[in-house]
Amino acid sequence: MDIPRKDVHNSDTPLLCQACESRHRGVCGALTSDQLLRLSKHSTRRSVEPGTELVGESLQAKSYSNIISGVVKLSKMMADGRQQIVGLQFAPDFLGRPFRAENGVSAEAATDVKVCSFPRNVIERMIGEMPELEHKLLEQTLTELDEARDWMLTLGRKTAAEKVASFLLLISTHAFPDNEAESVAFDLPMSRVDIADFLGLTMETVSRQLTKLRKDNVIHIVNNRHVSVPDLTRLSDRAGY
Amino acid sequence: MDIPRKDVHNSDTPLLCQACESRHRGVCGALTSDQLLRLSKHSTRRSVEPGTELVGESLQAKSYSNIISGVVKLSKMMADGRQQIVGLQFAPDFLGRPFRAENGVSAEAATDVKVCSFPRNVIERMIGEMPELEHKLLEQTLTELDEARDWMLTLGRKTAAEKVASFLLLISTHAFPDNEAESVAFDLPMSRVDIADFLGLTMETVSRQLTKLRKDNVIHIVNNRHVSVPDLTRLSDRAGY
DNA sequence: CGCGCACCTTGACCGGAATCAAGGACGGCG
DNA sequence: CGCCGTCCTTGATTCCGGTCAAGGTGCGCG
Repeated sequence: MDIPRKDVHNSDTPLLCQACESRHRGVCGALTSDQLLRLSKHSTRRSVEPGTELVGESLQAKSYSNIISGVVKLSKMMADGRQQIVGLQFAPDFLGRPFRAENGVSAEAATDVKVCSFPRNVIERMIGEMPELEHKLLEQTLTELDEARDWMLTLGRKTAAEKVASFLLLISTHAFPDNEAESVAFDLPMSRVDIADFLGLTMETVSRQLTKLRKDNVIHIVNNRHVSVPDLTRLSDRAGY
Repeated sequence: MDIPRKDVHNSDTPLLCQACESRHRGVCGALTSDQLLRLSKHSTRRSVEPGTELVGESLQAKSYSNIISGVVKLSKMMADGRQQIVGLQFAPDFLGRPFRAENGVSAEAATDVKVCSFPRNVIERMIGEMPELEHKLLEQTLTELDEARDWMLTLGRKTAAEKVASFLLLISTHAFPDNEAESVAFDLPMSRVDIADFLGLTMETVSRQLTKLRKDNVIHIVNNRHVSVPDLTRLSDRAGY
C-alpha cells in the first residue's frame, strides 16, 4: 500500500536518520548530518495498522513524527457522530504541530503506516537553534493550507460526480507525482466510508458515482481497491476544472 | 463597518508604524521599534471600498499587507463561475504569503478596508534577519489552517440551518472576542450572496434560514445588515456543536 | 418626497443526494 | 473448500436545498 511520491517540500538531498534507518526528507531535510545524528538518538520508529489512532495515545500530543510510509487521515467529528476528513498526509509529511495544542483534529492511519517520532522538547529546542527548520515547517503548513482551501471549493461547490473524480485525481497525483503519462493505475488508500467522509457524501453516493465512472469507461475497478485510469484528461474533465 | 477584535496572534504590546500611523499588531508585533521604523519607510497606507480586488492588481503579488480595519474575503472560482469563499481575514491579520506564489486564491475587500503594505523584498529580507518574524508567520498560518479545517467540517457535514448559525457565531466571535455576555448585536460584513458563497449554499437558502431564525426568535434582523442575538447559547445549539 | 435600483425575501416546483433496505462480492480463517 | 463477516453495490423512496420566478424593502439620489 506504499504510495510513492515526490518530495514536495524541498529538493535537498535527503539525509539519513540512524534510528529510523530511513530517509528523513520533508522537514528534516534542513538538518545537517550532525544534527540529524543528535535527533536520531531520541527518535523511535513505529509501524501501525489501518485504523490506529495516532493522536490521543501520546503520539501527536507529546511528540512529532515523520511519516515514513502510508497515508494518515486527519478528521473532525461532531457530537452526533457526523465526521469530516479534513486532510490526508502522505510520506514524507511531518505530523504534529510545534507550539500548538491540537485543535480537535484526530489523526488515524488510513493504510499501514510507518512513522518516526521525536519527543516534543527535543524538536522544539532544535527549532529554536535552527531557523531553517522553522522555515521548513512554514513551508509545509502553507502547503497544507493550500490543500485545505482547494478542498473547501470541492466540498462547498462541486457535485457528487465532480467530488469523486477530484478524489481519484488527488490520489493519482500522489501516486505518480511527476507523471506526465495519460494512463495510470493505483490503489485507493481508504474505504468507501472514508472517501465519503473526505468528500462530504454518503458511502452509497460514492459507490454510485464510481459505478458511473466505470460504466462510462473513465475508470476500471479491480478488487474494490485497485483503480486504473486509461485517460487522465477524461477524469480531469469530470472533476470540474 | 469596523469590527473590533482581539489580537489572537500575540499578546505583545503593539508597536506604532510611522507610515501607517496605526498599530501594527499581528506579525509586526515581533519587531523592535528600530526595525518598525525601517519598515515604516517603505510602507504605504491604502483605503479601499467593498468589492475591490486586493490581489491581481499588484498588492498581494508584489507586496504584503497588514489589515488595519475591515474584512477581506479570500475566494476561489471555478471555470463556470461557481465560487467558494475559503477564508475571511479580519484586522490585524497579515495578508500575503512570503516565499509563495498565490494559489488561485483571490482577495477582495468585503467591507471598507484599510491596509498598510510593504514591498516583497523588504519584508523577506527582514524575515531572513529575524527568526521571530518567521515564527509569527508560522503562528498565523497555523491559525488559518485550523480555521480552514473547522470550516471544512461545516461545508461537508452541516445542514443549511447549522451552516447559517455557524456563520453568525463566527462573525459574533470576531465582533466580541472576549465577550462572555449571552446577548450581542453586530453588523454582517457581507451580502447574502457572499454568505452563500462562504457556506456553500445559494442566496435563497441563506435568506430562508435567516428568516427561520428570526421567526423562532433566535435572532433579530434590522436593516438586513444588523443582527442582534438575545441568547448566544440558543444560536450555538443551532450550529450543531 | 418619491423615483429607481440593488439587494433581499418568498413561493412553487424540481432534482440530486440522503435514507432505508436488500442483496452481492471479496477475503480471512477454519 | 466453504463458511462467515465486512465491505460494497444496487434499488426504492424521501427530503433538503437548488432553481426559477415574482414581489418586497431600503437606500441613494434627483
